[in-house]
Amino acid sequence: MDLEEAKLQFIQAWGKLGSEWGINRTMAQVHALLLITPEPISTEEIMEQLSISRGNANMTIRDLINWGLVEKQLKPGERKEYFYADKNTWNIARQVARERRKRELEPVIKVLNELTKVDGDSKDPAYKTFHKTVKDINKLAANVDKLFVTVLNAEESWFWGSIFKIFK
Amino acid sequence: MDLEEAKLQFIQAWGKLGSEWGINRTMAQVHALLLITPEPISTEEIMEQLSISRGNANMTIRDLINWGLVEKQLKPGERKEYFYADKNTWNIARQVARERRKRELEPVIKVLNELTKVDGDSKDPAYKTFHKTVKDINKLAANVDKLFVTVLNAEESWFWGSIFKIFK
DNA sequence: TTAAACTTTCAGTAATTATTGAAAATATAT
DNA sequence: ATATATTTTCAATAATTACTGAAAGTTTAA
Repeated sequence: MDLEEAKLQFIQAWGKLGSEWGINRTMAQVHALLLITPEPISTEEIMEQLSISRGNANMTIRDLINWGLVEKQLKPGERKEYFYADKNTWNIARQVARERRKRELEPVIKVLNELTKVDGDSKDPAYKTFHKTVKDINKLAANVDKLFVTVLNAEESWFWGSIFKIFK
Repeated sequence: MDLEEAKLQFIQAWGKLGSEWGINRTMAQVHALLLITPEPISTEEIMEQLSISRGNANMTIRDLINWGLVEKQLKPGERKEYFYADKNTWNIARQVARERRKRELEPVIKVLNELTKVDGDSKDPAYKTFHKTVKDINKLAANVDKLFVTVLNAEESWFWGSIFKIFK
């Protein structure tokens, strides 16, 4: 396999994984492209390489910037904007964890907290089951949330080192 | 808020979270309904409670069974099938981890392993960046995979206990 | 067997989500 | 000011994904 084919496969694989985990496929693909591109590139180049429209490229790049995964670079004397992705995988993981926690996990935990408080007849199996399930899921979600926070604040080698010291 | 409203909210919240993380919304909702229902219920009841068609209910239930989250129960002397969800949240987490690992993580790790082997000119920045990125992501993915396996084999209290002993 | 009770399938349709492309907006240079 | 380069927006459209409902299939009982 040559480099060009390998690049395409990487972009495809990353896009597929993204879409399976609720991230827009194009967004994952643009990110993948930037990850394997040494220098900042322009919207034009992204459009060409992935065969997507200007509108799509523009919106996707904005999203990636909002996710903190890509940054804009301006070349002196040039009007055009160039884009560059942080290539440190631990930063990427952290950034994704941070955003998904904020956007998706926190809201659901908030709802679960409210639902935990709902009162009812403790003799009623329907109430008992509801209450226990919500409480248990809430607890699990809170633990996952804590784990996310830990990831956010940890250094990569320290994190995995500590994890696999116990779970060998 | 009364119990009925709380149930609806729970089903909604769980469905939303599911869809944000790449799980069919209806599947997450049926699962949520079964999670808060003390006794096994029939397809009819699921159809009614969630206002979905028989076909949708049937396919969704099969999926949940394939994911190992729901089991079929037969009542003696009755022809109808009833469905029941395991309510142990740790089992649920484990089961989801097991399936997603198998369906989504393993395939991508396989591709990444192949791409790591692609050879090229070590003077070429395009190749260097590609190779390093793929290698790094591969390593991260392998660690996430290992973490999944650990979850799969661990007891809940032991797992969280060990985690938060280090990451206090 | 036949019929009744129930489950499964899947072509057609609906709903959702993603993308295009051209017009509007913005920024810079002359 | 005007022209030019570039980015942004968003209504229209396309692509994808999910759902329905009725027909076909299966199982059990009489």
